[in-house]
Amino acid sequence: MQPFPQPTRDDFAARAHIMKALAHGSRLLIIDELSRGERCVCDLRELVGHDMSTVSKHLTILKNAGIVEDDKRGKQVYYRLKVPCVLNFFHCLESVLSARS
Amino acid sequence: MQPFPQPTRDDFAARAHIMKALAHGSRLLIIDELSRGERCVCDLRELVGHDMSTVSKHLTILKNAGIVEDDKRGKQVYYRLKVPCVLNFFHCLESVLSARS
DNA sequence: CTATCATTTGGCGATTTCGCCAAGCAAGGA
DNA sequence: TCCTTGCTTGGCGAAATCGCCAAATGATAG
Repeated sequence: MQPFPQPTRDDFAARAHIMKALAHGSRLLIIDELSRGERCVCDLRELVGHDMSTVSKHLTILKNAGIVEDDKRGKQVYYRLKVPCVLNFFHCLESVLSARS
Repeated sequence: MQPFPQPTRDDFAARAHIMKALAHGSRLLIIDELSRGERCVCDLRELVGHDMSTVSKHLTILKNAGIVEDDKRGKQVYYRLKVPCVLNFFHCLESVLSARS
């Protein structure tokens, strides 16, 4: 018996859904910022430099993918990384970039 | 002095470009297959089940991102993984999926 | 040289993504 | 209660993505 059975087409689609959530510069910037601690939407808005509604939609995409979670305290909503292993992707991305001779 | 300076907006865009290449079910399927060795386009066409031109374009996207490389031998073009660390992403993706309560 | 096989490229409609604006909504503060 | 603040949602046009078909390319065979 094999430890990992071959994933189905749906498995790959589910994985792709998560990768899609990570496939945007602003969202990678947000994740990088969240790696240093939780932030409210207003913090991230200032960081990203886009309309608050745009940033909110980016955060919704990350939340639906299961990458971040949120927490409303008072008037502000705080976001934080739920699955920090996505940070490991960054190292590999650098390898890809540097391997591009 | 810090070992890793804060990446610029362009750095995040460059990373996102690579992530975009990975953000598709068929391309993840292809990468999974290539993890077991090089394959010609016709092999991958059969695996993916789409038009050969579609598969070829997926491979072009992966190649432009620097994830795979190709090698024409005779009439066939063989593709293989150039940066195997992308395979590590799969484990993390499973974590994300299982953390989605 | 001509024909054929494997692959790539061009281009098309259909779908999705992106960022903005405006409107809606919940939590405090006056 | 009424207003403001912080955020989300709806919707729009612009742009990118996807998969197909048809045509072009490149290498080999005859």
